[in-house]
This record gives sequence, structure tokens and C-alpha cells, in this order.
Amino acid sequence: MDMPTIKDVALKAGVSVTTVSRVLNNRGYLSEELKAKVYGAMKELNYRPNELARSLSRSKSNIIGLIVPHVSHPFFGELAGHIEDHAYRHGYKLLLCNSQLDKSKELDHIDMLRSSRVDGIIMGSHTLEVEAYNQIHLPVVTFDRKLSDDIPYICSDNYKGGLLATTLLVDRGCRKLAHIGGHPHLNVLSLDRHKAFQDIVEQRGIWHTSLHTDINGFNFHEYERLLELLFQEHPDVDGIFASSDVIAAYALKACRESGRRVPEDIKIIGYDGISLRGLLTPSITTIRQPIEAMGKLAVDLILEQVEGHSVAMEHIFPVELEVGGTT
Amino acid sequence: MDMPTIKDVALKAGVSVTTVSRVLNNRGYLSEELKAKVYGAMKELNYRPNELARSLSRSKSNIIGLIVPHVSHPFFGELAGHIEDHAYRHGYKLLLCNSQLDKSKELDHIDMLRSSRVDGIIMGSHTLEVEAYNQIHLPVVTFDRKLSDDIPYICSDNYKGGLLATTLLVDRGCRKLAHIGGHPHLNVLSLDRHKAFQDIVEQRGIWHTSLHTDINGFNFHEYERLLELLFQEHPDVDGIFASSDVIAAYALKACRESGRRVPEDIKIIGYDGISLRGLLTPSITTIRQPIEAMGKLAVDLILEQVEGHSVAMEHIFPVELEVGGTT
DNA sequence: TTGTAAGCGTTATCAA
DNA sequence: TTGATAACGCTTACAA
Repeated sequence: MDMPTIKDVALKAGVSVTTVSRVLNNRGYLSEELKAKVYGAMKELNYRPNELARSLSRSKSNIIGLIVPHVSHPFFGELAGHIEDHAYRHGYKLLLCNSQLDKSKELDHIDMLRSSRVDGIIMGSHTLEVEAYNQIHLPVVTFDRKLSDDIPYICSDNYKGGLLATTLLVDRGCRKLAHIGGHPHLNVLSLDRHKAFQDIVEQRGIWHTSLHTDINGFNFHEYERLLELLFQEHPDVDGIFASSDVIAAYALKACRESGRRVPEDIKIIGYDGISLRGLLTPSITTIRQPIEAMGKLAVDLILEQVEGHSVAMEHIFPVELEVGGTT
Repeated sequence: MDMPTIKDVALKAGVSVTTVSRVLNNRGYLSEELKAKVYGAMKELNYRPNELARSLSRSKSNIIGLIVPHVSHPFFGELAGHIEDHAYRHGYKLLLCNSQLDKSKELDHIDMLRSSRVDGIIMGSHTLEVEAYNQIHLPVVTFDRKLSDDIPYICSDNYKGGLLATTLLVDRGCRKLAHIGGHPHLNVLSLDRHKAFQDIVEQRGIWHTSLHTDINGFNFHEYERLLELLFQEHPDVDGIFASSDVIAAYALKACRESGRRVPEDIKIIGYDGISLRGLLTPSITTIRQPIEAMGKLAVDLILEQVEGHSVAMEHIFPVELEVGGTT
């Protein structure tokens, strides 16, 4: 009752295992007749080659590891979806890991992926020291973080995005701006969004304040607390640049619940361009990153490295201002 | 520069590979001294056992396959997160597949998972004929669908949920109800939500209408079209029972944009209890399923079967009405 | 064109 | 207690 092996197929087809393997991999010259015979045996036995054995033998698993903070976060959910889809199209499988931004979990996951002999790792989470990533010795691609000179990274044009967002708020007349973003100790490139914010407001002489989530990020309840804090200390803020659409959505909610009219009393702009923003009213003005293209490129960069090609290190995607109803 | 193998460790520790394997798996009696020696060699070499080889040898991969329509859908994203988390805690890895409700893709994924010798498959998508699943010959668990008498399934108490939802709308005074749910040809248990709706409205003599998404479901744009259609044909609907929170969110949006006040002019209730509903204003009234517990159970049921234990077939989770601001 | 046999890195069965 | 050695199911020189 066990799964049939290549040996069973060989036996039934009356050929050697080598021949079956050849048919399986379409290597060398094979007569149509032979092929038919072997394929026939396979069908009859409902044979499925054992990928574990193939992987072991070829020293190649055709598996890509993906580590993200939380798949349940809309941005990473979308990203993971596109990555899986693109990997699948290229005959690769996806081993999914949620780090929850927990260092030991992330380390465990990396260890596990290496033990599983994945062909490469896409890191959407990177809470460890740079050293940890340099020791991976596998094709790696990161999102939104430059780890070293030889690990390619993918990000949106964060500074430009921050610029567009802040400029829009200022141009629409905001004079008391707040920025809400990730923790500065998370050494991520998205901090450039804040840098741009800072540059613009100072250059234009606009009053401003900045809040950031705690180092474990992505805690939705914390977003609510943060906004409460903001409105308590600066009730007259008239513009918010949120570093993600999810934060922006919470900002919108906080405004509504505190009787602030959006966009009349206060304007809000987010970042990411997650497709779920379409379910909000008004739809949030945002800086859109090309999430699908970024996910695809991550897979491509892994595959290129797997094939021994060298790849460019820096991959900055253009962003686009998408005006919604909150500005 | 290749990864060290058990042989290298044996050599460096001055023992046989058998002994190293014993230490690795903590089998038999091993003196502390021996252990120290072997572990030392492992550390020195930065050795990681090759899981492909182990899996092949033990005929057990410690991988669970998960097939969902879209991880990017909030419900499945949350579910996948919990499943990964629980699997990880038990030393299992997660191979993630998005079927996008595409039959051939789902079939491919099942084939791929079988070839990869996963220890079990959790099906959150099931667009194929029952026969296809019976041929899997692996531990399987499904969400929201009864496939046969020997494939365990997990679902929320759909009928009860539909009852609670519909009753609430009626009790709050709605007299023209609409239900929006999945396509009836998708043979899923969540259709019971609609059945309950139907039963209640007929029993209470309430005017009602029912819309459903197309068979490929989960197309957010379609939700918008559906609502447009609803309001066009029945502008005076005063209560909507949406079969998911995402649909409910779109309903809320459509109401807002068409000048309907929620909950004064029209009431809305959703289903699922996704955590993202917290970012809407007002927060959507919903029927909450215990998503985390359901995800955990899915993993547990796979593990039980892997260990050769028999498991109960039916796992219906209680639902809870969570009153928000839309009713 | 087809087959034999070694090897991929483990675990497991026997002996010693 | 420890160690040869044969699996596990496949690929791939090398021969024929």
C-alpha cells in the first residue's frame, strides 16, 4: 500500500530504473515507444517521483523559504501571495515562516530553512544582527533592509514616497503635522519615509511631531493607543503621515471617533497601497508600492543566484501617489 | 565550502557516523563525555543535519501542506498565521499554496505536496470533485467542507451563526433583508449561513433577497459591483447579512457612498471576526469564529493522524455575536 | 539507446 | 556502548 517507487515503474515497464529516470527528466534520446511504455506504467501505478530523494540526489530542493513578521498583516499577506504565485510558476515551492519579529523565532526559522536545504531565502523580517545573515551562505534577498554589500535588497523609493506624502499634506494646507512610523531601532529602509518627512517640514518651517510604534511593531492595539496619545498631546494636529495603510486606517478611525472631520479638519495619508484599502471610506490617500512586481523580483533574484548568476544589489521601486478621500 | 555532513562530524569527533546519529537523535545510552565530544565537533563545523536525507530515510518529512484560495485574504491570512505558528511549535514546517480557486492549480498543488511527501494536507480550498481528495491517501483536514466520511472537517457553527445574524437584524427592526454570500455551487458548509437566513426570514415573513459572488469568489471588485446591483434593484433594503467581514466592509462603504446612514437607514452584519475589522469605523457587527483555535485544531488533527490515531470527523466550533456599530 | 553501480546524507538493523 | 552496512528513492558517470 506504500507509494510506488521508480523501481516499481521500471519493473512494470520492463526497463531499468535509469531509463525511467531518463524519461522522467527527458534526458537523452528516447523513442516515442519507450516513453509511452514508461508513462503508461507510471499512470497505472499512479506514480509520483519522490521529491525528497530527487532533492537529496541533486542537492537542490526547489524550495524557497520566506520569512515575514506576520502573514496576517495585509502588506505581507499580499506579498506572500505574489511570491508563492511566481515561485509556483517557476516550479518552486514556498516554505512560509512567521517571525512575529521575535529574534529567537527568526533564528530558529533560518536554521530550519538551512536544514531543509532550501535553495534560497527571502527575508521580509530581519530582526537579527547583520552577522547572522552573512552566515547563511545561501542565496538571500531582503525586503526593505540593506544588510551587507553582497545581499541584494528590494525596497520602494522610501525617501521619494515620504517626500510626496509630506509635500501633499503641506500643499493642501496642513500646518501641524504628525508622522507615525516604525521603531527607529529597526534598522529598516522605510525609516527614510520619516527622514523625508523631517526634511520637508523643517525646510518649510512647519510644526511637526513624530511618534513610533514599539520595537515589536504590528500590534494593532498599540496603533490605537498611539493615536489617542497624539490627540491628547496635540489636539490641533491637522495632518498625519502614517508609515503604512493599516496605521492610516487606524488614524482615520481615531479621527472619526473623536469627531474630527477627514479631510476637512485633518488630512491623512498612508503608505503601501494594500488592496484592502479599497474597503475603507473614504479610501485612504496613499503612496503605492508595486507589491506584485516586488514579490516577483524577489523570486527572480533568488533564481538568478541559484543559477550562479550575479545580480544587482540595489532594487528600488518607484512609488506613486494615489489620491483618495482623506486628503 | 560545502555544508558539512554527518561524516565530517564523525571524523572530527573520532567516532562513527552511527554514533553521531545517535547523539543527534538522543537514542540509546550516551555518556556525557561522548555527547560533549560530538556536540563540540558539530559546533566547530557549524553542522546542520540535512533534513532531506533524514526525511527520506525516515519516510517522514515533518512538513504540512496548506492550500488556501488566497493568503492575502484577511481570513486566510490569519488562519495561515495561526497554522504556521502551531506547526512550528510542534517541529513542523508549512508549505504554502494559493489555489486562487483555480481547479488546475489546486490539483497541481496537491500533486506537488504529495511528491514532496508532506505528512499531511490542510485544505482551505477545495474546488475539485470529491474523488480527487479521496485519492490523496494522506492525512487530510478540510475547512468548511465535508468531503467524505473519512476526511475530518473543521467549521464554525454556520447555521447558528446565520441564525444569530439574521435574528439580530430582524429584532433591530429591519424589514427588507439582503444576504450576500458565496456561490452555491461551491459546495461549502458556509452555505448554511444562507440557509439559516432563508429559514428565519420565511418563518418571520420578512421580505428578502439573496445575492452571491461568482464561482471564483474573493474578487473584491465584484463585491462592489454586487452592492451596486443590490441598491439599484432594491434601494429600500434596510438590512444586509454579509457572509464575510470583507463583504460587510464593502457593504458599509457602498452605503456611505450612496448616502445611506449606518445603522440608522440600514444595518449590516458580517461573518468571520477577522482582526482587521478593528480598523473600520464604525466597527462591523459580526459573527466571530474562533480562527486561532480552528487553525490549531487543523494542525492537531494532522498530527494525530500522522501518529496513527483515529480522529473525530466533525469539528464544529461555536460562534459568537460581536455587536459593533453597524447594527 | 540502455543498463550497472556509485553516491546524495541520513537512519536502522545487526553484530561485536 | 559502539560500529559496519544496508536501506531510503532518486540521479548520474561510466560501460556496454
